[in-house]
Amino acid sequence: MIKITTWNVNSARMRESHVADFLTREQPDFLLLQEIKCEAHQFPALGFSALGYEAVVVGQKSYNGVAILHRAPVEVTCRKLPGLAQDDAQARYVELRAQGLVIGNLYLPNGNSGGAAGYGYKLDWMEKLRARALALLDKDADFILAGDYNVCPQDADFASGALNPGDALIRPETRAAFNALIHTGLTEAVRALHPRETLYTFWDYQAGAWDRNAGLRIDHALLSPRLGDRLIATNIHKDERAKPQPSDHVPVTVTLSA
DNA sequence: ATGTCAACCGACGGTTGA
Repeated sequence: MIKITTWNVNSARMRESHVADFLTREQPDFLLLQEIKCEAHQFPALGFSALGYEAVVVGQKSYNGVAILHRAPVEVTCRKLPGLAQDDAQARYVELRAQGLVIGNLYLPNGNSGGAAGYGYKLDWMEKLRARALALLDKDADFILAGDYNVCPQDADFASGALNPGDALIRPETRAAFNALIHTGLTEAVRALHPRETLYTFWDYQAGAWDRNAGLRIDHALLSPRLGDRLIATNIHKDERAKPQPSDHVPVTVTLSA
């Protein structure tokens, strides 16, 4: 079995003990982190190596930043999403090859800031991600693209009142781009196994969202066809949100058969 | 709309992004 977890930690330094506890308890083979909010040299790698995990870090000052914690040898294949502008400095993608899989960790742009240009950047990013999926399909790779997609795919994926009607997470163009990605032939792991449950992965810090269960389901794992056939279980670790000083996102784990 | 949080800059509080 292979256990892969994605978790937007909203600062790796603030959440170091949460991540260490999670590694100790859950023992994932790969932990995909988003919004580490630091540069690579600031990443708290030492505490994780003490638990047997090495880190591949694509960092940036203050914002964004992604990392993959792993226990087995890996080969890094990308440190940015192919197709983006050469001078694009946003640290939102890292991809590696390990145990016969290609694992892409992504932090998709939110799209609510920066006006039309900010939203356009999100849509462009989604198009490039689809192109990456097609390239991996052309290579007949077994791959998973997981992370904070900043997309609620369906109305059932957010609590009523948790988002404004025009929010970039639910705009029709956003959903169309997400569906276009799925329609390359990928399996959205959580819905494949839990098609009708009300499930959220994020609760805003504001306005008592956790207490009111005003959540969103925006953290996803998409699987290539053969990996879809190997999907055994998914787990949304909701208990993490009730802990002291939590991230606003909780971990989502995908278990694949060996 | 928000009852929040984290990081930065520049000197403890305002700004930005989520």
